Amino acid sequence: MRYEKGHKDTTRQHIIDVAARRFRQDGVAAAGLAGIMTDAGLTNGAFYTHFKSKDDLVCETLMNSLDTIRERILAAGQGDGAIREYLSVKHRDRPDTGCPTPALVAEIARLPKKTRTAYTERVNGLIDLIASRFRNGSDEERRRRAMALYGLMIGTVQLARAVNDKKLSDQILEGGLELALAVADRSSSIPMPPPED
Amino acid sequence: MRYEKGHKDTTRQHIIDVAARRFRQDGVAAAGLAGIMTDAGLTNGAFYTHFKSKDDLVCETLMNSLDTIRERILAAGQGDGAIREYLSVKHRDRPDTGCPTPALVAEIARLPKKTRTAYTERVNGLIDLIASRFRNGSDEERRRRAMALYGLMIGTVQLARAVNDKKLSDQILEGGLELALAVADRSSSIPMPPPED
DNA sequence: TGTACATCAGTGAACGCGCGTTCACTGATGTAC
DNA sequence: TGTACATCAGTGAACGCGCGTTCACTGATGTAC
Repeated sequence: MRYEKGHKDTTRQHIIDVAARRFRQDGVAAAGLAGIMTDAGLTNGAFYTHFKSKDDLVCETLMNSLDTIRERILAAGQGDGAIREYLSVKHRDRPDTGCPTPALVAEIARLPKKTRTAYTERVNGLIDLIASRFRNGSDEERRRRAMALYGLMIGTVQLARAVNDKKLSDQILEGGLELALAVADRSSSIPMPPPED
Repeated sequence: MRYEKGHKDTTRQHIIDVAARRFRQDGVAAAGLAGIMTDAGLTNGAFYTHFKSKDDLVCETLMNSLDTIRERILAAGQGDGAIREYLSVKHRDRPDTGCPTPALVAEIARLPKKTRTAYTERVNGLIDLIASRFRNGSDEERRRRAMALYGLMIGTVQLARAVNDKKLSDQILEGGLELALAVADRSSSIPMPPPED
């Protein structure tokens, strides 16, 4: 073959990497295949050698990004490092390399069933991972806290990104971080109104 | 004139109402003007009698929706009614009539400066309104808590909408609601790690 | 009272453009004999 | 060793389509005289 072994896989992964950046930066609907392929250093037509459709690419790309986020949370270890990273100025200012959820969650809700199912599975995994970091409470209670924490983090990042005022944006990150750390703090008891376990 | 007085204003508001629903349902990028005008019972061309451009409509529409949300929070009164409404199954299942932030916040971050500035102003107002409902803490601390609460609520609603599993979606709403109520509870002291009040 | 003209919200066809997708083709390499 | 053919990642022009936007026109009413 005129390309070394594994070349096609490399190219495919390269397209996914480029697309992952563009989708998070511009949104799935606004990011065109032509632009992605040009960025990847290829022409239009080569796209369909690697993917069945744009929806197919979106799905692959999402899974890839979510796996990266999972790895980063794992790499951050047991402390509050992952939370501080998630609610950092850096993450706010680089949606293209960050968690796909704040950038794309509203669009994901409108995507085909297959993609939503795959997304749901990964998010469920993330929730489990976050829950496993909590020390207090039953499994169920910790999972509920993990959902609230993830919701808080994605909403905070989005709000900080949408707002046009640097000072306000920084304050939003700080406010979200304060609460997130309180939720995550294993030694403190977060007051949860229906105290069930 | 061949139309009664105020007819044009009525039509304009009707287009805004229809557009507000479509934008929240399908996203700004995916909702076309032709569809909106057809829904409004008019033809393509009439659009530019009322608005300068799609961006102009988006801005007007956003402001209109945010004003409605503010009124609903005011109408819900001092208790936790507004929070329960925001994190309800009803709000999750009807993005088209709900708060525009969960539906559009990622797109808002990519909109023209004028729109983002107007959005920022309204969100700032919402934060002040939420903060004014808290009893404990300094103005600044209450505003930070209000930002965290709004971030939590929008993130929770989005996650509940994106996920493809009804049971998980309900649990996400419950988890978010628990934490939101804890944050809002005026009598409890939410542990905020740097306790500056 | 009757006629000519101005007004203007709305019509509907058309504009150029970029979208996702298709497809005949290229050309460097590997394989067969 | 040399020639004929197969492979296949990538090329680049073209497809129909819906987008946001423009514009000459309509027609019901109000105004002028």
